[in-house]
Amino acid sequence: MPELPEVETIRLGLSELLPKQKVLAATYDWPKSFPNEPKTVERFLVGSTIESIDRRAKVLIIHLSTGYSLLIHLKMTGQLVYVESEDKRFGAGHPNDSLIASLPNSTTRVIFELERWSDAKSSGANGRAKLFFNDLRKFGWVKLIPTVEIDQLEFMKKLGPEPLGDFVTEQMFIDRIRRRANSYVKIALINQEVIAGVGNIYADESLWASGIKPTKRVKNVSEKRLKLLLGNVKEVLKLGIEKGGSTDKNYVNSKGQKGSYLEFAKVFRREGLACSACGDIIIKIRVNGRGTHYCPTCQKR
DNA sequence: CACTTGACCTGTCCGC
DNA sequence: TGCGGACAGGTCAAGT
Repeated sequence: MPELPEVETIRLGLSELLPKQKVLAATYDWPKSFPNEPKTVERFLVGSTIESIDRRAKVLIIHLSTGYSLLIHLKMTGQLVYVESEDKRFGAGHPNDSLIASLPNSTTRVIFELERWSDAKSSGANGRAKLFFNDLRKFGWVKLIPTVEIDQLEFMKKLGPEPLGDFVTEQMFIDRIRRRANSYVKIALINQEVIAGVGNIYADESLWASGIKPTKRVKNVSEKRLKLLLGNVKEVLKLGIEKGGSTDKNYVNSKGQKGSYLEFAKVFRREGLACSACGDIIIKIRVNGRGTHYCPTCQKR
């Protein structure tokens, strides 16, 4: 799925598009994708105005004028694609840089119909847009929740600090990861309670940059190297955002475009290829069921 | 508690 | 070309 850089890329895109737009309707045919009661949707989503877009870990948060917010988790194959209704790029054809052939399509789970702010002000007739939540594997979800209750959600309370936030310290990271003393360091790193937003791609990349073998137990990784790891997690995530995220198969941004981070990846999906640092061959193994890529020469500790 | 595995879904790819 | 199995970026619940 979309990890932190992919979700952040979508957040940045939607922040340019959605604020001040009015939600006219929401339609969905896979209840698990949007489990709220229709009554709640009618009362607190339909007719509301979008105020701002936040992100916590891999969750997008769309704040509404009604005091409710939409929480969206894309899990493995979720997409959030915005289209203005008269946009001729969509429908019959599509731009070369888009992965989306048509909208809606067989993976579309929720459609949000919007009234655009600028047009609504002047003419009011044609200012429409749609936001499509697509999710091939149906693991993702959208939930409508009172804004004040977001921080009280159990999974939110348990999340580790934002790696790119101002307040994360080396000591916070070390304390949290040390609680997973007997875990493989790779598994601890993708645990959202340790640090929020790191997933399989950026974990493998951060571990390569730090010279740490993914199957090392946390208790056997030195404090010095854990500090180095936190620094590399930040660098890797920043580059991920700069490159618009990683598109392996599915991921697109809010305009349906791919991200280019994988062109810069050192180990992820590079098994059988030479390591750019030492020339040894990168290998792929399974660690607790997760595909894991690393360089056996650079990552011994 | 900490840790691992299987389940949630659908599509694709690979070997026979 | 068909068929079965493994695999895919993420979490949960349930098991040890």
